Amino acid sequence: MVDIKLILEKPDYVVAALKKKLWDFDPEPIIELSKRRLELLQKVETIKAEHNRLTKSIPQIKKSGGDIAPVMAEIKALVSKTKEDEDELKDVEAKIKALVEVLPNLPDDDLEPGGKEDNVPFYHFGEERVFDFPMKNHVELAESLGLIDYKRAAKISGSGTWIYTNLGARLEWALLNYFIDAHLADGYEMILPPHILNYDSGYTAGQFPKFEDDVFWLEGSEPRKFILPTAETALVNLHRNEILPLNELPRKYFAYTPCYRKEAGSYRTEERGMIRGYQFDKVEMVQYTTQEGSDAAFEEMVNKAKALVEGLGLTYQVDKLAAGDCSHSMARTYDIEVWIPSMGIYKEVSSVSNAREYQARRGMIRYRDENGKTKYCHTLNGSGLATSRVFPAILEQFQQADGSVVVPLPLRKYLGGIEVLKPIKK
RNA sequence: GGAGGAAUACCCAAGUGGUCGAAGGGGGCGGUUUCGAAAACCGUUAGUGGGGUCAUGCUCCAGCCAGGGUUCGAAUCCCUGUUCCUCCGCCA
Repeated sequence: MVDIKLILEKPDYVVAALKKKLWDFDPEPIIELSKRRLELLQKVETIKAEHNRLTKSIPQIKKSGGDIAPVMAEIKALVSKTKEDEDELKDVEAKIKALVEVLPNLPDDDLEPGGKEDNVPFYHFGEERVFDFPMKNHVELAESLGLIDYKRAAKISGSGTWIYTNLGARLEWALLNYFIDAHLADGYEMILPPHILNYDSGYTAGQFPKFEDDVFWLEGSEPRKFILPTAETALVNLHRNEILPLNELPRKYFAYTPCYRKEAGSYRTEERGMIRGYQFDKVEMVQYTTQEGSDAAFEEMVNKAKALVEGLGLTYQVDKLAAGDCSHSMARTYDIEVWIPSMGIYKEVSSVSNAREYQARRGMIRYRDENGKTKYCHTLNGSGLATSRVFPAILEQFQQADGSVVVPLPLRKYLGGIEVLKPIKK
């Protein structure tokens, strides 16, 4: 949630910041409504104070055998005077909330304005491998190696899904364990959250009300519940409506969950296989920090994500996203993108973001600073990592002329020492 | 899924319509005592959101799970929801 005080005090700044995010924002209605709100609030509160005073005098009047009728008449007059204002106040407050809660987070000042095309790659690792044999794409490889079964997935579920089979399942599990062990080594706390969440969780994460249509809602649950699109939604709600002691910050969590999204499908025909599906596996990192601590935490998380990809020996790059390509709730995002040879492009395997106060404001996630003052936490999240692009990248980048694939070193111990995945005979 | 019960401040807990910003206890903090500590005793300790004001002060509004309602007045009564507990049923 954007700070309403900032909107009122520096509307031009907010307009300019949102413009960088390609968001056309007119602060006038909010400013007008806020003025009205204050007027009404003061009026209503003055009358309420008077009302309280009169009400408190009634027991004494009764005790001393006096007549309460005059006081009652006075109260009646007050109540009829304030009723309309009270209703309008509620209405105005609801309107303000509706206008503010849909605003995206303000981007950090140093971000480039614009959208996807304005992203700036600033770090590169590895070579874009040139093949001296006919290269296969990951769908072909996964099938010839017996790692993935798309046909049966379509049978038991539908399109946009896949089944990890045999060594494919084990390779997936190896990746997840490789990620998990790395986070544990770095002192992050492991969480396995419920996958079914309530509305407030989506609201705090900043996904609602804007993206209510992008998640899967459960039928027959009242109040309604949805299936998480990322573990971030669960992790960032762990401390909703809490005030954390200063000495417990930063808090570092990670969780493995599948992510369920309606966006699947092809948006591009080349996004075959497991590049984009309704369900994919991801290990997600989330940190809660002080306001001063979030920049360092951000660097730490970017470095962690880089280290994971680098440890696998994959060719990748890091992009600093332009303001407009950052997620709705985020002030800043770096994407780690892995080279997919068959597509000739880099695809996101991790997105590390700093939400600053945006989510904390929505979910009242606070801490007490050294002076005992409550402040909003900063929340950060980052994938570490999503497997659904890493898996194809491994197959494609590490394929050999005979159709086999070399298993990255750090995964072998999770695969019983298997070094090479070989094509299976039909 | 059905039937009951519960939710009060850091914790436990009293309070069933009227000065209740909520008894009492524990804990915390400060002090007396002590060389120091324990014990005892004394004192103190409501956080939060939002207004007003030159005011780290004073003051007003809201606030006893959440949201509505009844009433001049609600922690107390009514409705809805949430969570927890007990019992029954069902079950991977």
